[in-house]
Parts: sequence; C-alpha cells; structure tokens
Amino acid sequence: MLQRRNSKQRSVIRDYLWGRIDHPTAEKLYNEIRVEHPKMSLGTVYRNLMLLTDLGEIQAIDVGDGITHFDPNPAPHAHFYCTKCHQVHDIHIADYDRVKEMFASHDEGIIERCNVNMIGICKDCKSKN
Amino acid sequence: MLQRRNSKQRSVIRDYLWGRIDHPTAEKLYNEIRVEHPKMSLGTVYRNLMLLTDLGEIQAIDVGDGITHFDPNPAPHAHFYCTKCHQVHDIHIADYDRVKEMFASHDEGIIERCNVNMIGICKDCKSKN
DNA sequence: GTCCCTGCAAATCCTTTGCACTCCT
DNA sequence: AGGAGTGCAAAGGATTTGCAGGGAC
Repeated sequence: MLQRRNSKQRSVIRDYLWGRIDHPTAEKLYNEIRVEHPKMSLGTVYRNLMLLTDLGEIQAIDVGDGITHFDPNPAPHAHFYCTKCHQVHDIHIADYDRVKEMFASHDEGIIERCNVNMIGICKDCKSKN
Repeated sequence: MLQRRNSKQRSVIRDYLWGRIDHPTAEKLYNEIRVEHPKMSLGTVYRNLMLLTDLGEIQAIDVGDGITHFDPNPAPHAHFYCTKCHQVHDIHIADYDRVKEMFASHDEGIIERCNVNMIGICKDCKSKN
C-alpha cells in the first residue's frame, strides 16, 4: 500500500466534488477551485482526482467525448451523455448488477467493471428545441 | 448529402479493416498498411476511418483507454476491454436491444446509442497467468 | 529530518487541420 | 476543368511528468 499524507489541496478537491451530480471534468473543477484558491495547479487537480479514483473514493467516467468526467459516487451505475449540452447525467436502475450478469455469462474472462453509457439528447435539451 | 469520390486509399483502408475481430486503432492500421503502401499518411487513415464511421459502414469504439478502436461491424453490440493485453473483444448477446430498453424507461431523453463495455482480464490473459 | 506533495512548465500522446498538390469523374 | 481527397507537417486539446521547493508527520 502506498504511503499517504493529507494535503489541503486534496481535501479542497474532495470538497469541490462532493455531492455533485454534474460530473465535472478536471479542468472545470480547476477553474472553479481557482477562484478561491489561486495557487492550486491543474496538475495537482489531475493527480488527486486520479488518486481518489484509485482509492475508490470517487469514479472516473469516460463517455466517449475524449474528456474524463468525475463522479463523487463510486458505486457502479450507468450514465447518459447528451451530445447537445455535453452533460453527463446519472441513470439509476435498481438492478444494475444484472447488466453485468447478462454479459458475464457470455465470456470466460474476469469482468472487473461494467460501463454502460447511453448517448443521445437529454430531456432538457429535447424540450428546449 | 456530402459529395464523395472513390479513392484508392479509402478502399485500401476498408480492405485492411474488413473482416477483422481485433478492433485495431488508427495507428495500428496505419503501420500495417504502410508496409504495402509507404505513401499512405496517418492523417488519411484518421480521415477515412472517421468518414466510414459517419457513413455507418464501420464503428468507432471508445473503451476508456484513451484510444479509439475500430470495428468493421457497425451493428450495436457490447465490447470487452482487457486491461492486461489492451485488446478489445466482441461480446455478442442475442438481445442487445433489451439493454437499451432497460435504461430507456428510466430517462426521458432520446437515446441514440447504447455503449456497453466490460472491463477486465480476458480469458487468454487469465489462462496465461 | 524525511519524503510525500505541490506548483510550474515542458513534454507526451492521440487526433485534427491547413495548405499545396493530386487525381477522380 | 472542378473540387474532393491526399501527403506532410504543424497545431491542437487533454493529460502526464520532471524537478525544485514546501509542508505533513
């Protein structure tokens, strides 16, 4: 196990992500944090988001737009990516584990993780049109 | 509709991808093609893979490794990404459309596409360990 | 006093793009 | 001839990394 120390930066980053449902990118978080903490560097944001992901505290999401989004909720669940507003939304279904089972039986490897991403136009963008 | 002309490069790229199940990246295809066609440029490979994707002839796959893989089969189906050998494998299940339905009922937007990626260790790497 | 963590900037990786030229049609 | 497609190289965007100094323990 890696040695760890606490750092102000790390807890600031944790705090800024905590409770959010908008799945910000590293850069978005960085720009928000910078207002209150002008010395915070982008590299530190990336390093800590990756660390927290590795520790299982948060979740990194890749919806195929080429940018990693972050979710304070590490529990496996599906996501919806809107091609209009480029927002990532959570999709909660009760039996998410069943999805894995649907596919697990068809492969003889070890499934560690199961990413489900729906791509389309979210209800907000749909109604605005 | 965009105007289109045929080009030798495009059909070469199509031919090199045709029938494959290993989901090569643009760079991998480029390196293979370059042996027989030294003048082929990487930009052309990218441009044509993107074009064929837009035309619906092939499929671009993003499994979260930061590199786009290409699949000559444009039909929606799930993929398995092995974190050991970094290979993308197909997962064929009979009722893939049901996956979309599972999630569609929980969201009021318009789902255009449904990406399912299983991440883990494939059976080849598992047995080699 | 360690040595992990940070800020900063440069480097890296994948992909896209601008431009002059080529070659389909 | 006209303009879509190409080769080449430079630009681009997201992320990573090297290094010297700073801070947690």
